[in-house]
Amino acid sequence: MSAELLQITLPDGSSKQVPRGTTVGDFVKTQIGAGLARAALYAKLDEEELDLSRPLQRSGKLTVFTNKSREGLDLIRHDAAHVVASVVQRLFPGTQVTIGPHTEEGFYYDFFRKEPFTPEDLARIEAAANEELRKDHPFVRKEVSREEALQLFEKLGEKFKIEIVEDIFAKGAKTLTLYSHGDWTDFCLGPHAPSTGRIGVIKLLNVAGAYWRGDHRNPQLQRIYGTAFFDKKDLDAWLKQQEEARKRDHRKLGKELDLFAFHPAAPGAVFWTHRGTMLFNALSNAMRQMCLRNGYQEVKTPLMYNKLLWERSGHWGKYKENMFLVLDPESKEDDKATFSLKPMNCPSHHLMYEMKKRSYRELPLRYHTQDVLHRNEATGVLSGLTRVRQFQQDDAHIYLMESQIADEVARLTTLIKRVYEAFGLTFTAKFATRPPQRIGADELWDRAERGLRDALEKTGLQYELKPGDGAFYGPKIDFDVSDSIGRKWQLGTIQLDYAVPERFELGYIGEDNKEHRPVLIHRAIYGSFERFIAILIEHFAGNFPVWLAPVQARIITVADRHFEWAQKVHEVLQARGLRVEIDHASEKLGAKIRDAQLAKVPYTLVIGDKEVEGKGVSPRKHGEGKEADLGFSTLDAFSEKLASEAAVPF
RNA sequence: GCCGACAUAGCUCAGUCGGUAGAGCAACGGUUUCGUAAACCGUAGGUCCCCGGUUCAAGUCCGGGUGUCGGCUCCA
Repeated sequence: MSAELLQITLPDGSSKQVPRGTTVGDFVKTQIGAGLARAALYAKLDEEELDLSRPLQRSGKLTVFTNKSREGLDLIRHDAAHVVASVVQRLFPGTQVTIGPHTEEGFYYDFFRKEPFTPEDLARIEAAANEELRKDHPFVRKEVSREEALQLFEKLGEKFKIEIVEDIFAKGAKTLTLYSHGDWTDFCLGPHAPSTGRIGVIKLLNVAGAYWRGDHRNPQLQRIYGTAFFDKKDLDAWLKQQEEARKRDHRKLGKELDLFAFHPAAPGAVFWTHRGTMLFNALSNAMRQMCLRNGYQEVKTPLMYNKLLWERSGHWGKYKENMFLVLDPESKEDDKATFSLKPMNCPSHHLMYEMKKRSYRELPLRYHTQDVLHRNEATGVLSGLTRVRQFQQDDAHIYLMESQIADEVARLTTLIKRVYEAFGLTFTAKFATRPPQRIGADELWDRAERGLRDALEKTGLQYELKPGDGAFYGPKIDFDVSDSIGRKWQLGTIQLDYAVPERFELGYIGEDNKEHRPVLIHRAIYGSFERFIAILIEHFAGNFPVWLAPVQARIITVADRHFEWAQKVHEVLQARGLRVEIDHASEKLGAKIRDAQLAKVPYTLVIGDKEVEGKGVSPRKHGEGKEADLGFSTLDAFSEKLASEAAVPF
C-alpha cells in the first residue's frame, strides 16, 4: 500500500486523488494552482484545521483559507499574538506568558509581570513586533509528549503554561503541539500561517487587567490588546472606522445634544435634561401604550421595602451586596439597616399578586412597571448610560399556568421582534440554561428549560445556546444588541421562573376548584431605558426619527418682523402635541440653520415674508444640500405631515 | 472590587525645564434685521477635581482620596 491514494474533495465539488502523506501545501500547489499556493495560509480537512506543512492522512473535504477570508484574518491575528508574546519576553525578561487568542477586532495576549506595561512599553513592543514580521520567520510545528512539554516549560519557568499543559493531558490528550518562530516556542493548538511575514502589520491598542482564567480569585494578568491586518491600508481604514464610531458614542452625543449628564455627587445616576427627558418619555409612553394594548396591567409599587420582604425573596442572602440599604434610626436591629431601595421589581409584584385570591381565569396576569431601581454596582463597571446604579426597566412579570408558557413566550418574542425592528436594530437571541449556583429542584429546571426552548423553537427565531448562563431562579432568553464600538449589551430578556412562585407560595384557584402554583415569566423589552437610549443614540448617531426626537421641529425667522407668525405656528403645532421650539437668536438665517443642523433637529421651519404672506412654513429636513429644503408648505399640510411622522411605529 | 490611564473656563483643548493660566466655540452687552451650515465689536468667566507632602516657588513632582475612561470579574 505504498501508494495509497486519498480522495480530497474541493469546495466546488471536484475531487483529486493524491498519495497519503502529501502535505497540504504541496497538494494546493500541484492540484489547484501556484497562485492559490502562494496565497494559502492554512486549510481545513473537514473540520480539522491544518497548517500547510501538515501531511494529508485521510480523505475528506478540503477548504483552503487565504487573506481573502475572515478565517485568514483571524489566523494572522492569532499569529500576531505569538509574535507579540515573543517580543515581550525578549524585551521584558521574566515576563510569563499565558494565552493569546484572536478576537472580533484583533487579538490579545495575557502576560504575568509585576511591573505594569506603560504606553511607552507598548510602542516599543509594537515596533519590535513589526520588525519580526519583516524577518519572515517560519512557524514550525512540533508534537511532544507530556514529559517533554512539562520539561520545556519548567525550564522556562512558565507556571501558567504548565497549568494548561497539565489540564490538556488530564483531559486525555496523547501529545501536545508546540509552535516556534525564530527562537521562541509556545504551546498552541494551531494552526498558524507559514511564516510571520504573512502578517501585514501589527497595531497594539491598549493594556488592561485580566484575571487568570477569568476568575477574580486568581492572579491578575496584564492583557495587551492589539490588532493585525494583511495590509497597512486595511489597518488605516479600520482605525478611521473606529474614529467614526467614537463620534457616535452616546456619552459624547449625550453632551453635544444636551440629553443627559452625570455629576460626581451621584455616580452612576443620570441627570436627564429636558431634551433627554422628552426622548425618555417618548419611549416610555410608546411601551406603556403597547403593553396596555397587549393585555398588561400597568402598576406602580413602593421603591423602598422593609427587609422582611428581602429575606422572603432571598435577596437579603444572595443580593445584599448590590442593594442600597437605608438606615432606620428607630430600628432595634444592630445595623439599623432595615430598609432597602428595590433593585428589582419582582418581589413588589408578587406582593401585589398575593393581595387577592387569584383565579385561573385571570391568567396570564401581566404586571408592567417602569419604576426606578437601584443597584449598588461596583465602581469599576459603571459606564455612561449602559451601566448605571439607578435605572428604570420596562419590566413585566407574567403569572401563568404551565400550559400557557409556549403561547406566552411566542407572544413575547413577537413583541420583542416588532419593537426592535421598529428601531431598525439587529439583535441576537441567546438561550441560557441552568447555572451551577441555583435554587429549585432539577426536575423543575428540566420542565422550565424544555418549556422555554419549545416555545423559542416554535417562533423560528435563530438563537445561540448559552449553557450555565441562566438566572439563579430559571432559564432565560436574552436579546443582545451591539453598541457603536461593537460591544454587545443585553437589552431584552425573557426569564422563566418556577422557583420564586414556590418561594412566595403564590397560588391560584384552578378550574378544578383546587389551589395551584402559577409559573412566572420575568420579561423586559427595552431592558432598561438608560441602556436602550444609549444604544439608540449610537444606532441613530443622534439623528432620531421624528417620533423620538427631543425637539421635532425648530422654527427660525428670517427677521424679527416674522416673529409673530412664528409664534402662531409654534402654538398650532404644540396644540397637536408636537415638540417644537423657536430660535430667538439675533443671527442670520444661515447661522440659525447651522445651529439647528448641529442640534440634529428633524425639521427646521423657516419663516420669512413669503411664509407670513402665505400662512405657511418652509420646512428644511435635517441633512445636507439643496434636497434638504422642502420648499413652501401650508401650516395645515405641514402639521399633518409632522403629526403622522410622530406616530409610534409599533 | 481588581489592573491601567486620565481630570485645566459651560464645551473642545493648549500650557515647554517647576516661576501664580491661554485659544476657539458657547454665555452676556452693543451694532446688524439678514432667505437655507458660522455677521461684527466688546465684556465677563478659573479652588488648574479634592486633601496632604516636597520646594524659595507646584496646573506641572510625590502620596492619599473622588470621579471618568479602557479592560477583567459582575450585570439591564
